Amino acid sequence: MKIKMKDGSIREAGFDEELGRNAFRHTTAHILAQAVKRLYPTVKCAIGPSVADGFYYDFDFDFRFSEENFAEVEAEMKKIVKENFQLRHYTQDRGRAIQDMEEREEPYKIELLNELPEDEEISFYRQGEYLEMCAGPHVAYTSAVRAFKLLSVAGAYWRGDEKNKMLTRIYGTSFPNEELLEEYLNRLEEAKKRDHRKLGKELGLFALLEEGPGFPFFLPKGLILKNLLIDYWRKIHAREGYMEISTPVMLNRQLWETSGHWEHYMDKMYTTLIDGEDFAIKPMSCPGGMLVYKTEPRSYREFPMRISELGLIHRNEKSGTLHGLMRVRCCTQDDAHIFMRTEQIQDEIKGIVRLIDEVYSTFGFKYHVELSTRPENSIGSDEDWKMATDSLTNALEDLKLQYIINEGDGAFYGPKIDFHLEDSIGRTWQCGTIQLDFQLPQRFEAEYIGEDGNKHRPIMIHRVVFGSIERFMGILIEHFAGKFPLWLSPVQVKILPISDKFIGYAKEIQSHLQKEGLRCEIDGRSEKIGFKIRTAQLEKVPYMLIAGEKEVKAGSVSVRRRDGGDLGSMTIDSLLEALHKEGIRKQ
RNA sequence: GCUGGAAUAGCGCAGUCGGUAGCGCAACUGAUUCGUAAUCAGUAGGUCGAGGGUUCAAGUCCCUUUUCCAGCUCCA
Repeated sequence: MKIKMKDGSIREAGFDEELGRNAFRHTTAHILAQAVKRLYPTVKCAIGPSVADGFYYDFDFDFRFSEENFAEVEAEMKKIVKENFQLRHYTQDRGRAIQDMEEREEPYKIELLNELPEDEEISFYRQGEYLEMCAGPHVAYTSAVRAFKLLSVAGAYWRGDEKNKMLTRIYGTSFPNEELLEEYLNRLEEAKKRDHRKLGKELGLFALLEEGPGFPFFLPKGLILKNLLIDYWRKIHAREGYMEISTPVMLNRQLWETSGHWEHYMDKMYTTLIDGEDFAIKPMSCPGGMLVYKTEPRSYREFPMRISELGLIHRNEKSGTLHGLMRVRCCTQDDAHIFMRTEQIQDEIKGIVRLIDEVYSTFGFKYHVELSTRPENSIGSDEDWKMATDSLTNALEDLKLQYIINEGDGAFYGPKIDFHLEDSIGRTWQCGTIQLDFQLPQRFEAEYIGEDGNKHRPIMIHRVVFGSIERFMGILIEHFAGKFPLWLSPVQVKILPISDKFIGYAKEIQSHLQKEGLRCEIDGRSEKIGFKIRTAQLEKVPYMLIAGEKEVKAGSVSVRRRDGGDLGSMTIDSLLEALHKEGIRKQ
């Protein structure tokens, strides 16, 4: 495809290249805007870029635009593609550009223009009667866009600010041909089947009930999974020299005033009264950890002192943001607070990054890293923030880790390194985070005795690996599509007797396997073997053992794998050997 | 919180113009005792998310509200 760049030059790029694909989708967004303008001339256009899997365009409609309008808009878009307009690029000075936009009554474009420097040459693309102030690039002709589809309509604040007017955003996608579009839509359908909310219900892992919005119920099988993650977590943290504590869920107002949460986090805290005194349910575990640190005088010899806590936290998240296990109002954070001297910061951060990488690799997760800097609503001095931010940056540079900077997204007490994981449809969720905190030790007047015999202030790191166990489980469920590896499966083996006559034999096998520590169920219904297999497959149990007359005589079982089918018959001992080899628990 | 959509049996869904709430699966009972993804028959299951209104009559129309879904904003 020929791509028309902002400087007027022309480059060649395929749809498989980012440049080509983005230009292609961006041009589709313009075609959408042109169609919308033709059908509803009073509409105001805001902006319309390409995004990861398609494009969107934000409009200000003076009526209620809904998905019912898609058909007529798509029909008009088809016409525009067929009319095969050339996309013509040109520039003009800002005054002239504003004049043009005033003529076309486009207030959003004028607002954007007014913020550009007065002498700026403004880039425009024109296709037929439609012109758009735009930095491009675009494909050369509208006829290139052979396959497209409008997908959804949603509200979006003008310029992403909730104080501004909410516009109507139309999402869509486009491809060079119908086959690729079909393929994409099928992939979306497939991804929806992995949705952890759907699988959580189907597999009996957890429940979200109206009685507790954002407060998940863990069902027996989901709790097995959660506890297995916790067991694994305890094991690796013991290895890394962490000491686990547990602090109260509720603490008094004075503590939260000291920590700064009462002032900076109030809108998310649940509070109550005890004997007339304000208490808050913890939205974070750090103040509790701080109090534990202060229960004894500390020495530099104990540093770095790693104190971990599986903290049950509650936050009043806005109703519209709740999302299955990914975004809840109550979750368990695998928190840890590490106290150290300044010169220990780099090594400590590197150690945590390695630990997080180890854990994510264990599950086969891909992740990306972000460095979040000082937000508006922050506490602490400029020097402290600079030192904290530099420490994180240096550690990342040292590790040669790729990261993007997320300006102003830090915690109110310090900057952070965030680890983001992807869900089944490509949305990313922050899980691990490492936060450097100079503020809390000051506010709590934490101290240690140094080599020189004097009192000093420790540096504190907050860090989580899973993030919250709930969110991590959500990612985990979608990543494996419910087909967990053997060691994580709530039911590892299901024994399927051919008929009622063999239930006794099935029970013998079950108790044998249970002694080996396997989680094992029997399907004792009076059903045919095919139906029992079907049920076990739908439950995504990794191993099915078929027990009938043949097996009783030979003292064996017939083994069937979730993904591999019939493996033939074998003795219990050789089965156990194979299962141990695969790993029935995380060692 | 905001914009738009949705809510009917445990789950997945149908329900036309406002006129006696239905299907499939699951559950339960009985029969069947079977060899690698669905055996047959029967039974039971509902304040149609909640509250109010219009109407002779509301699952259906109107208002309020709760929860969920998509996105925005926010965030582990």
